[in-house]
Amino acid sequence: MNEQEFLAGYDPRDYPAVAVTVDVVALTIREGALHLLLVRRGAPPFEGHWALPGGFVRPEEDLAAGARRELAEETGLGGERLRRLHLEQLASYGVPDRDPRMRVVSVAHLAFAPDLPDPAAGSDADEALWLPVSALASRQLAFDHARVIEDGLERARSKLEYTPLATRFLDAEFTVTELRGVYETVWGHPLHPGNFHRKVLSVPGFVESTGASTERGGTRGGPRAKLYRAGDARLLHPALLRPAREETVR
Amino acid sequence: MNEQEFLAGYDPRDYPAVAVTVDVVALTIREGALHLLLVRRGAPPFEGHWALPGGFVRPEEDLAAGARRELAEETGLGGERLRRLHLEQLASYGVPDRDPRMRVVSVAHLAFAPDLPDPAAGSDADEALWLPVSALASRQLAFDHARVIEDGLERARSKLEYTPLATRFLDAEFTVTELRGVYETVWGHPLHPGNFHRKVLSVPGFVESTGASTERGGTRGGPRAKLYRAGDARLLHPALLRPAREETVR
DNA sequence: ATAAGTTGTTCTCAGATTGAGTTGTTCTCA
DNA sequence: TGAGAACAACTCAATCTGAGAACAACTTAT
Repeated sequence: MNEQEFLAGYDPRDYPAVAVTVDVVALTIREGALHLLLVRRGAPPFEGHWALPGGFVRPEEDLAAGARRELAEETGLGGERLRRLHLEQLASYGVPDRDPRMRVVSVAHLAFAPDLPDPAAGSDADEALWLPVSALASRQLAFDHARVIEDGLERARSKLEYTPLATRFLDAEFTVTELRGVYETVWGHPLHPGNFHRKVLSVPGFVESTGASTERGGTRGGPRAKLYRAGDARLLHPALLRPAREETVR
Repeated sequence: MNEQEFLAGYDPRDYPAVAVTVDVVALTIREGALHLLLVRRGAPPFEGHWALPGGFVRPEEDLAAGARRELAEETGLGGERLRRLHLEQLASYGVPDRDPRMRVVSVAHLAFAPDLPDPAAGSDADEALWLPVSALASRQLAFDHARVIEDGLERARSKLEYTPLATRFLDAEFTVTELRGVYETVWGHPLHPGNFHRKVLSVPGFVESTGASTERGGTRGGPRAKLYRAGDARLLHPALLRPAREETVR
């Protein structure tokens, strides 16, 4: 039997039925707090519970494309803003009974976006909203999405260390203080302004000057800040390591 | 319709047929060189080509369990050695036409093992072998496995920086020089022995002394080396960063 | 037995990086 | 107009890193 003959006699239905979904942990920063996109499920299972945006991957689409499509559908996002959004694969979740319907393997993705408009509810969702991650504990989430979100947040925190992706939470032009704000809200603690400034400018390719400054000083005073845009580095060398927390102590 | 009614009337066959496989990038160090486990495919598609060990995930098994099972089947590995092996999820690959038979999403895993015996061919494989990664370029690999391996190698290199997983390439007791050997072969360049020694012993929880020493000196002379075992840290703080390569230069 | 060479471990020291704080100036708000 | 805020630059000590030297403990070869 050669390869052509084999494929001709092949029946996909002989294989165990598994469904593949894509889910998205979409993060943004609003009013100085880290927010997460959630949708309320409009159909069983977990009807009425909050869940990550996502759904079944379509036969002809790539995993990343499916994640981007689901995000677009459930946020009403499109065009330039959708294109600028950072999307990466996070991990896959496939515990056999994680979905009561059938065996479902979910390929979770992680997205970073600048402050986006309030979401428009899509076909599968009654509602959608940006929820501060600090308010997550009080929500009952569908499936194993609490775990997925935890993994996504930890991935986000660590990505800020060695990649320039913090800039993806900001508009094309930003100040060093705004960039520091991203680190502070994602990491959850304040950083030394002077040292952060020195470090950011010293890492090759992290940011590049636009030559311009902000139109006005800060809301509570202070000089106009210089504007920067993201540089061309894809990895930060040396990295911006977060200060060691208690874990280090032995 | 409540949730029970919904599930009763649910037919998994309504969803698009997707198959999920698990593949394993299994790495070990033999004779000072990084080796990778490959199997020769005994059936179409890609019959006769070399591929990563792997196969369809079974209906009742977790993804990681499937990866461990496939590895066991195709190496004849079992018991203590299989249990000590480090296994983590790498990434999922789901480009629509990556498998000519049907839509297949592969959840790739990454394994680190101490020098293992030569593999025993399993049911799906004519042959299996540990191939030096330096010899990969000359092989024609099945599916997108070349890409998966690339991703696995990069993940392995970076994991050595901030986790103590280098110890998983060694037996329970090892010398600092052996540990340095792991870093040198995975990273592909020599490290300063004195500085490496200082660094390893200064990172809390990386290694702990057994109090014992090797029975003999090195094969070409030198004193007996002290023996260590893996400590209880799961993350290295501060990390052992690999020296910046050319990428840093801008 | 001795010599020659190798290697594990510790030390030294200069240069770079970091953490913490200070200064000067520019801006907003009351 | 004055008080407070904050961007940006600087200082300085403590720590970390890279490079090399020292030295004792071991090997193999003679």
